[in-house]
Amino acid sequence: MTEDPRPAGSPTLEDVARAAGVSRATVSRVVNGVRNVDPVIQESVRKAVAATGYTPNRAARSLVTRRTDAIALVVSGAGADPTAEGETGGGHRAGSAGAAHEPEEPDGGAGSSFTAQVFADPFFGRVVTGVVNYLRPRGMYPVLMFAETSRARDEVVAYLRQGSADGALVVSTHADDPLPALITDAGLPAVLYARPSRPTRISYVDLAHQDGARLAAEHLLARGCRRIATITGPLDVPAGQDRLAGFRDTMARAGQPYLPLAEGRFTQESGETAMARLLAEHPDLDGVFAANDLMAVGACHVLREHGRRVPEDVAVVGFDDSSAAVACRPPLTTVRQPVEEMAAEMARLLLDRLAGSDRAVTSVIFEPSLVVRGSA
Amino acid sequence: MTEDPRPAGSPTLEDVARAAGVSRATVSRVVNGVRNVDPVIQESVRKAVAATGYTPNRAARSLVTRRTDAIALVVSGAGADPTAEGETGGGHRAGSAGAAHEPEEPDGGAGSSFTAQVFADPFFGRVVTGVVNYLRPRGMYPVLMFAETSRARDEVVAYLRQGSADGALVVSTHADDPLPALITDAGLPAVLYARPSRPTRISYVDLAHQDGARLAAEHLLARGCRRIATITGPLDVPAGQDRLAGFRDTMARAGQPYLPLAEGRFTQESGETAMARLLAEHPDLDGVFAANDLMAVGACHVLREHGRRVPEDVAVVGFDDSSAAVACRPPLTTVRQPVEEMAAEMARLLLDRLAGSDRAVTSVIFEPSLVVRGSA
DNA sequence: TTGAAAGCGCTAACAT
DNA sequence: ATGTTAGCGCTTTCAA
Repeated sequence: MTEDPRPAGSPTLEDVARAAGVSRATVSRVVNGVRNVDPVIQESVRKAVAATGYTPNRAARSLVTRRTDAIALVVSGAGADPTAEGETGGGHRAGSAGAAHEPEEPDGGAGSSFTAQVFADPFFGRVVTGVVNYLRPRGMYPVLMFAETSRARDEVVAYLRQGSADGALVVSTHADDPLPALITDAGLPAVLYARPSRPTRISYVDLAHQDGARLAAEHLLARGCRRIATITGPLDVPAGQDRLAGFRDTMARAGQPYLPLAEGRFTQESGETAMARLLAEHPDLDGVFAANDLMAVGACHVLREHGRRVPEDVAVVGFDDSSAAVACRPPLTTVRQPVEEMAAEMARLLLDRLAGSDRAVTSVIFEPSLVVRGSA
Repeated sequence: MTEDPRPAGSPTLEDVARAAGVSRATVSRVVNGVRNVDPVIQESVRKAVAATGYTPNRAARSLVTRRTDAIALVVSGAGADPTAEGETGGGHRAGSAGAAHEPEEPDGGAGSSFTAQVFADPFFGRVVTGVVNYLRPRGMYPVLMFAETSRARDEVVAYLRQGSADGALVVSTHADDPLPALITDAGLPAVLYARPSRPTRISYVDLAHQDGARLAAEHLLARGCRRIATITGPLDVPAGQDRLAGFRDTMARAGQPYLPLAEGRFTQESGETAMARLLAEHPDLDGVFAANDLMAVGACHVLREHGRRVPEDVAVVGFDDSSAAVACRPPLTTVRQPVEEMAAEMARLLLDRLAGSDRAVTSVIFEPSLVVRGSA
């Protein structure tokens, strides 16, 4: 009985060290790629690692390094439907028939309207894609969280404070979302998708929405449309406001100061309702700009039901260039928002910040582009 | 200089203990809700916790409990497009023009076709929703991972072995996915969405696909359709096979042994292609069963383009009851797959297993139901 | 270049 | 019912 032959759980540094005949410290150095280790020893350690099937224990490592290599991806306020907000007073809600919303949901099920709605918009899938694509090569993975109630927000902050993740990527399309402030007040690193409505000392990526709307307006105008209307996004959201402002501005400059509009909520259904109203009030319109693709799709449906051909009778331009744009018949001419690239940049900003190389607050604004397809 | 006045980082158990005038152990008990603590002391500890702003450190806790309270949600093989598979030989790939796929992608961007495709199908959003809804009330959050290459699979296994997550929820729609076996071989807890194609000692949830297809067939038949065709899913995937088998079987029993079919890949585009072919070969068909909603939507588009009215000339039934079904014009009659409920059940099975109460391999099969809307 | 040793913050025996 | 103590597995000074 010289030494215990079989370690209990999975192999530890200690086991590898013993197998390689070196100290724990040396194994640690090799595993972490620290220089100043004799190549010969390096090799034997590597062999021992392979032989023992060693995997570093994350908790132990985190405990000392104070890093988890995990980051939280928080969806805070639905892009598709900002009505899923609980108690936190604040933003005016543009008239909309949001489903009743109770924070406490029974298990599983189609329960929470918020989480369900979130992925109904192709937008979030694209954000996830961009984030994952950036993180994955770096051995990191996002923890998915939702923060639509104040309770959920507290949980997100607690989660970060516990050191369960090193920082947060926050997609917050709701106007008066208190989460960004909560996070920064707690001194936690975070980066936002979209400019915060209240100025906050926090980095973010965003799109030049106004430029995008201008592109749409110019295209419709160049096409010869003269009776143009717009379906706006929710006007309590910066993206909704900016897209309208940019569109209206360009139209005004082009000599059409009066712009019929109907407010939507970035959902297909709201686009249908808005289009129906617009059509009832302005049966002669020949062009529509919808502030996102989902609403544009809804508009196309309604137009066809009312006997209008797209684009012959009415030209339709969307916004986002989401999967809905190509799925539509005719495929949508739309303003491209490079969501995946923006999401990746958001991740990059956070990682830079975590690496300490960049403590400054930065914002990166992306330029939209027009994608011409069949609808206009 | 009686005692150091200001602890360095965030407060620890020690700090709280000092503030409350008790030992670390007692604070730990209060924090973890262990009974046998004097209510009076409990109260003073709680006060001290609040006063210090204490948050338990997850890494330290994990190190001793050997649990992380994190679970991995792994997407392994795209439901929408199983072609995004790298090197792992095995499954026959039904003829399809998959994009070239290189595991190593440049940063961010629309890069990885796999991750991008995954969320193009509303299915995955529903899985996430169901999982999150179950986990959240339990203070847990899913870590999102993709495993479409053997390298990515190894990373998933390594991640779990490191103890970064307590177990995995695997959504694997690709036929010969080696991941389930890799995970169980490593002795790691996991639960699958959909039966593994190779029998594996692993719990899973699934749908009675054949019953669903039967529902679709019966509805079409009852409607009076007599020249019925089907757009199948990829036939190297159990769900694709089973839906076809169930449909064909019911049709045969009803006296229609010959069933025109075209294989799709669960994407809208493949549904369009399939429908066009079916229509060319059988211009007189009056009913179509598509093995998922996305393909049904594509079929509707093509039918309309060919001058067929839905449902008057051709009735269309989809499968899944995804958001695409209600977004479609006319809205799709479809077979409902309760994805959210199934995903929640999957999470429940995993948590039960982790709690040790249930070490047995279980499978839970859900029953589909018919949702009648406008298309059939 | 390598090893020894301290300690990250917590939980869980064990002792009281 | 509460306190004492021993680690969990790792990184990282500090010495050698």
